[in-house]
Amino acid sequence: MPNDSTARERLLEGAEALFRKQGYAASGLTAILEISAGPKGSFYFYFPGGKRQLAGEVLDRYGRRGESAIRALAQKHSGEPAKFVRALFRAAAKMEATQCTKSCLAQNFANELAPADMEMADQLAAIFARWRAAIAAGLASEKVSRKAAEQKAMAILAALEGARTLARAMRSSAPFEAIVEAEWL
Amino acid sequence: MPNDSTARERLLEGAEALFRKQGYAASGLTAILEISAGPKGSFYFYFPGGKRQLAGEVLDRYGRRGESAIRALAQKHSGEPAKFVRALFRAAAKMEATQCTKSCLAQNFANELAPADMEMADQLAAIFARWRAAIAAGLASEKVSRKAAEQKAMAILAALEGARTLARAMRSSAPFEAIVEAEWL
Amino acid sequence: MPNDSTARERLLEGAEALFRKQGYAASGLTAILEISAGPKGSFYFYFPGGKRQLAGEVLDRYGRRGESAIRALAQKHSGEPAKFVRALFRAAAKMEATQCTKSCLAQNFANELAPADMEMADQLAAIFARWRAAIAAGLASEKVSRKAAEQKAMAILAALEGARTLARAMRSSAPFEAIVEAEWL
Amino acid sequence: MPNDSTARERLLEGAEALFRKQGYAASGLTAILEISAGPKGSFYFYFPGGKRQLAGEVLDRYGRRGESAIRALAQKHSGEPAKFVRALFRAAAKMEATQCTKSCLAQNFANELAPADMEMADQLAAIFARWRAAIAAGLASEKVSRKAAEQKAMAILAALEGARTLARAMRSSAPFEAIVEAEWL
DNA sequence: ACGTGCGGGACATCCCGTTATT
DNA sequence: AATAACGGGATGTCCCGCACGT
Repeated sequence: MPNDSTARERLLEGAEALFRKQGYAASGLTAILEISAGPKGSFYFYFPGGKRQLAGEVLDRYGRRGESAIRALAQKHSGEPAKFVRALFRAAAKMEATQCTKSCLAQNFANELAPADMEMADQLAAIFARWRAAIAAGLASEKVSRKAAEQKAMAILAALEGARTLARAMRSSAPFEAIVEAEWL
Repeated sequence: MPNDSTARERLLEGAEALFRKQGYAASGLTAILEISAGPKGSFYFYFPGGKRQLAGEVLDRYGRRGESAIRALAQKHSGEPAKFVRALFRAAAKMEATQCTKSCLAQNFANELAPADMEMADQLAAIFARWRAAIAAGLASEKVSRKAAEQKAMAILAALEGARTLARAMRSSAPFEAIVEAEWL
Repeated sequence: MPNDSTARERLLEGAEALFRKQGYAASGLTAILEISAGPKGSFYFYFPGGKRQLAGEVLDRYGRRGESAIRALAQKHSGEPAKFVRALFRAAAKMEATQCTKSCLAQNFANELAPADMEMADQLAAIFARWRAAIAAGLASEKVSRKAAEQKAMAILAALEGARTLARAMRSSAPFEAIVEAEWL
Repeated sequence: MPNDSTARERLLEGAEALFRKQGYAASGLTAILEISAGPKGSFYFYFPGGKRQLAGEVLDRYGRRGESAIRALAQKHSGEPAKFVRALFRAAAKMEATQCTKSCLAQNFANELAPADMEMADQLAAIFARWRAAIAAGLASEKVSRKAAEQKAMAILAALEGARTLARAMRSSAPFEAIVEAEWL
């Protein structure tokens, strides 16, 4: 089970790339295997649950990666919430959105699968909750109550996700610049 | 006359419902025809461009409907930007996000089609630009410059779109409540 | 019944062009209507028997046109069989084969429809018989018996049809030049 | 090993039978799979290029088979061109044309696909060239120059192809008998 | 004679998941 | 752990034929 064989790894990476570019339904298994140079025959050895399981694991990694990235930023700008928020938005802007091949995986899955696939919905809710908590941690100070921080974190997360969508559609980083300028604290 | 035929209309409505529930790729043409009670044989009479054209027209209607809804709210709360913004968020919360069968069509298409389909990307950019402009119009007053209003409008739009995603994933209207409380002006 | 309305005429011409370019099955009714600028609604007024009837009438015209072309050549070179044969081949070479959009309609139909569609097979047999007779008429002289002329005519017709196929595949008029040089009499 | 699998072989044979009976466009993939008892799911495993690739391979085999058949006849009647030509025509008459389910595959493809599909046209041209060369080889002797042999070979090939068409339409072997009697040397 | 619209089936393609074999 | 092969269903597209109304 702690199987980190390269093939499996490549599959996860290839799948993430495709899911973020075109969504879940449009990313055929064959295409995933192809761009991963994945061993076709043993796909169901690694992922007996098929495409759906693969998606779940990809999302899990994605969620964790996101959370730790946020926490790293929070630590770096500890005690300076304003700087932290700016850094957060800038990071998102730089990383992904403008180059339109990468959208937010969680957003894609929320739109495509959430209502029909309860398990997926739960997983997504958990991920967003963790992200929000991580952001709230970066916002903490004596001035704001915990509850207020959580609420602000939620708003910030919403703005971030929305900016990603807008940036992808407009092929511009203007949305990120706009939310950087807003007053969040 | 040809464009107002009931069958065509039903097709557009059924397609919108499905696209918003499951996205573009996962919504098969057969399913669309079924829920629309659409005449199968004449689908390509109404939409010679196939599914892609259908999506384009659905999006067009959706974009226009959204814009006029925003403008209506702006007019109703003319001169009271704060109230306008609150009304905007409340409307979005009530309308769509919580009942998880409806996500934002523009968001779906941005994630699924934008990078591969330039024309779609342009259409989406235009729609988001119009929405932003409509919001900016509701924000206008002597106190804020036009440019500032446009930037704020972009941030508000981003928060709104993001809140929709979060609400869908979390099956809760908490995201909307969070952005209502944020300071936007 | 003596309906020579332009629309009907255009339909026949457009259908012939398409049938000769791509064959029967590959030429959709929609395509035929399009290139004929044909009135879509009244197609089944002109041709109640549908595509199959259209094909029959197109073939009929084609057969008659071919026969009279042969007879005209025979008359022009009356008493000079060798010249007649050469003229026959040259005419075929010039008319159709090299420009690869036109193959012999009778050949197409023979290959696509003949065994399955008895009526079509009969029609084709009749046309080829008339062509052969027309060629035989051009070959007639005191030197050759009627029977011998008919046999030679058949061979000439075969060579002509075959040369058309070869010319189309090779995109060259070499096949016609080859049969011109052969000794036919 | 993969290319000799029985299923693949059966597919090729079934496809040839149908293509020769009804042509390319009229032969649906489902029909091909059915008469081949072909494994439906793995069709695109064997032929990733789809129906078009299948047609290409069928034609390739057909072309090669024809060539070696001609060469065998040439060898058998070596030094006796007249006998060779007669044998050639008799073989064609016996083999295929009369039983109207089989027309010449190359002819079918030349008529249906050649103008739209350049690659196919090239393949067809190559096959006819090889057949002509094989016939020319059977015609070789001290009496005729190489060039003359090639030209005669082309005329013979044309006659042969044409006779096939006529025989199919007339449901008779008369066309073959006619070209046997003609003077070819 | 003609435009518009419908009915339902067939098309080639490609899908995801499972075998048996190694 | 991977290959080759299979099963059968779903995809979007387009087909031909036939209604209506004018």
